[in-house]
Parts: sequence; C-alpha cells; structure tokens
Amino acid sequence: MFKFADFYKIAMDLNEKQIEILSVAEKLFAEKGFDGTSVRDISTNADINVAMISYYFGSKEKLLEQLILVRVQDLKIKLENLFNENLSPFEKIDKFIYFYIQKIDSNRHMYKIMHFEISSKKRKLDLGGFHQVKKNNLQILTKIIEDGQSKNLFKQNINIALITPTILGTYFHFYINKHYFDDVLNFKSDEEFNNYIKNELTKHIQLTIKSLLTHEN
Amino acid sequence: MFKFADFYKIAMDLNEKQIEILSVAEKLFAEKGFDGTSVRDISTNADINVAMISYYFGSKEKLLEQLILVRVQDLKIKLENLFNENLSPFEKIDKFIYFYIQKIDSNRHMYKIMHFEISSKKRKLDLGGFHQVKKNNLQILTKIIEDGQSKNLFKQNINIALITPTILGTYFHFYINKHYFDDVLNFKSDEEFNNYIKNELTKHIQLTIKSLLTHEN
DNA sequence: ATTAAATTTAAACAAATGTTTAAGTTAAAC
DNA sequence: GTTTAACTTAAACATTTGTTTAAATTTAAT
Repeated sequence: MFKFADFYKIAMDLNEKQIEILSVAEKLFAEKGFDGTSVRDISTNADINVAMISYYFGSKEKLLEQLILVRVQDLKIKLENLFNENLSPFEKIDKFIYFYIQKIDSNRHMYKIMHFEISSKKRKLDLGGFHQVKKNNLQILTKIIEDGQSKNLFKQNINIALITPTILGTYFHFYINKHYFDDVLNFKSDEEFNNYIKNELTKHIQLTIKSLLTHEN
Repeated sequence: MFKFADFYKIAMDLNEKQIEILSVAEKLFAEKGFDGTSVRDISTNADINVAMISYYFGSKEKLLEQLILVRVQDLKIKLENLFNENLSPFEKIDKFIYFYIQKIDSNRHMYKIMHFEISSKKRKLDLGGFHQVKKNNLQILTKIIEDGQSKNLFKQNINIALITPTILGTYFHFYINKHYFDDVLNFKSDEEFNNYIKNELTKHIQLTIKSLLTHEN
C-alpha cells in the first residue's frame, strides 16, 4: 500500500512510455474492470512487451496505485478562490456544480475505476488522497452555503454533507446507465449523450440543489 | 446470452443448494466483482464441490445470468396501485421514493453488481428485464407528477427522466462511499450507517425531489 | 430389493494469469 | 570507441483460472 505523501516523489517523472501504459490501462480498467483486464491486454493495446509493466511499475497492482496517485491530483478542483469572487451565492452554487461536474466528467475513466475500487474488499488501496479532495470541496461548498444562509437567501437546516451525493450521484447514475438513457432519451450518438450531460443534466443538478437550498416546506 | 422471457421457464425451480450457491455468489460478486471472484471462492464459501457450479448452472457466466434473472423480479416494485391510493401528490412522491429506496437498499448486492456489469464492455448480458423494470417505475412516477401538475401543486416544465437519477444516484453514491461517510458523519457501526440511509438520507431525497417539483425560479 | 436417476466427489485438463529470467539491443557517459 | 546503464525482448515460471471427466455415493422409483 502506498502513501499519498509519496506522490511528489514518484508521480512526477514519467516518460512517454509510462504515460502511454497508464493511459491504456486506465481505459481498459474503466471498460472491463481491474480484474477483468490482463497485463497482456494492456501490453497489446499499448504496443509494448508484457515485461515492461513489471519493469516500470513493479506489478499490475502497483500500476493501479500509480494511476490513482497521478489522477487524484487531477480531480482536485481549484475552487478555493471561487468563494471570494464577486458573485451571488446562487451564482456560486451554479459555478461550483458546473466545475465539479465538468472535472468529474473529464475524468470519467478514473472516476469509474475509483467507484469500483473504493468499495472493493479485494484490494487495500490508500484512498486518503481521494477523501482529502472530497473534504476540501465539501468545505468550499459549506462556506458558500453558510454565506447564502447568513444573507437569508438559503433556508436554515440544510444537511450539507448530503448535497455532494446528490450532485455526483445524479451525474454518475446517468453516466453509468448510458445504455438505458440512450434508449429512453433517444440519443443517436455519443456526442448527443455528452452534450446532454454538459447542458440538460448539469442544469437539472443546479436547479435541484438551488431548489433544495431555498425551498421552505 | 439469455432472454428475459426465459425467466419463468428457468428461474422458478431452484433447490436449496442452488439458492445457497446463488446467494454466496451474489455476496462475493458484490464484494470483489465478478472477475475478482473465482469459482473455487464460491464453492469454498458455499461449502460445496467446485464441479457443482458447472453441474447446476453450466458455467460461471451462466450463474451470473441466472442470478440477475432471479433478482431482477425482486427489483420490481409493485407500485402500480400506489397511484390510485387516496393520497395527495406530495404523499405519493414520498411513498414512491420511500419504497423505491427501500427496495434497492434491500437488494444492495445485486444492485451493485448490476451497476458494474451494466457498463462493462466485457460481457454481453441481457439487461432488458432490468430496463423494463426501470421503465415501469418511470411511468408510475410520470403519472404521479402529471397528476400533481394538473392540480397546480407541481410546476410545469419538469424533466421527469432526470428525477430517477437523482433518487437512485444519491442513494447509490452514499452507499458506495460508505467508508468516506463513516468518516465524515462519524458512524460507529454499520447499523448507524444503515439507519442513516433509512431515515436522514431517505428524507433528504424526498425533500430534494419535492423542492424540485415545486420550486419556481 | 433392484434399478435408474440424480447428486457429489477428487482428479485431471488446457488455457490464462502475473511475474521473472537471461539474453539481447539501444542510448548515454566517459 | 569503449564502457556502463537503460531499455526491450522472447521464453519460461509457477499459480490460478474455468471446466470436464469418470467413478462413487445418495436418493427415488419400481
């Protein structure tokens, strides 16, 4: 098991071949799962010799760890400054959701791998970095909401910890059920599906959260 | 690949041993994934000989198909009559969500397996039955919402197809990130976690959807 | 009680798995 | 130009994989 702190030591100096291997592995892991992907599978797709995986990463499992290490930082959303921008709480919520979805969406593969591995009882991966990223984002969201509450724009008694599950859960459920929604919403191409996420789905999530924040029962 | 129509022919007559195998396999598949679970893994946990899996189900993959076949019907929520009950649209929404979450929650294992397999490019499983169940539930939800709209309780312009992703996505994101929420919400036991789903999370989802349905921007 | 069918077993099977080896090639350093 | 290190390769390795076999046992039917 690796430590998140090791990140800066390891993850920085990757040559092109290593990056290619990681990128091919990421795609295959997302498509067929970690256990459903063989090292020969990876080597064939990356057009390298099988032994190169052990040579560069030590083992298949360490390759996964390295992959998570490299990508987790990519999930870090630089939203710290968003809070200080001259925007209304409503606009901040919209922007927060927009950037959050956009970031997750552009890391679909990694996000899907994590979603599976995070709850797998097979491997003991250090997901501390992943948790830390989430906690940071939760803090930013908390500040935005508390600001809105103090300005009497949002209602009191909001369970902030459950906002993120609704944002990410809605996105992820839609993404993972692509096949079903292609059918129900009549998408003719992947592009249509992707555009729907960018527009309608993001709007739906923004509207849902803002409704929840303002609704008085 | 099996057809959903075959269900009634196959799935009905299962002896105790077959049920035990399916139940053990379900647990292991959910914990470690289909590819991460070996037939010897299953046979050891079910306390049977490895050959029994081939004997009863033909193959490991057919075992999975049979498992889905058996469980999909369990996901069928008998909510058809809910629409006709003498309840307000708000109460119907609450009840719909309550029963939906409850049903999914009591089928956690299967739901998790499906979530992975549904988007796996490795196996071509017939998930038509799963889709049908979802479509049925969507129809019921549509009727409830349209009724609420005609009574001017819900706003117009509701994207009904995106309600389910929010309901199920929120639940599933919470469930799959159990480890994270154990930390953030300070759960000391699995029971606490489960109770939170039954109470706070379900309430959160009900409130979210009702807010969305009534909110005028 | 005898026969037939269904169940259960240990052993064997080929194929696939992740990893290592040792020889080869290329590139960099001196 | 030689030496050293880094890279790449095909082959081999021991396990594990899913599945089948054929014999043994149990159960049910007659």
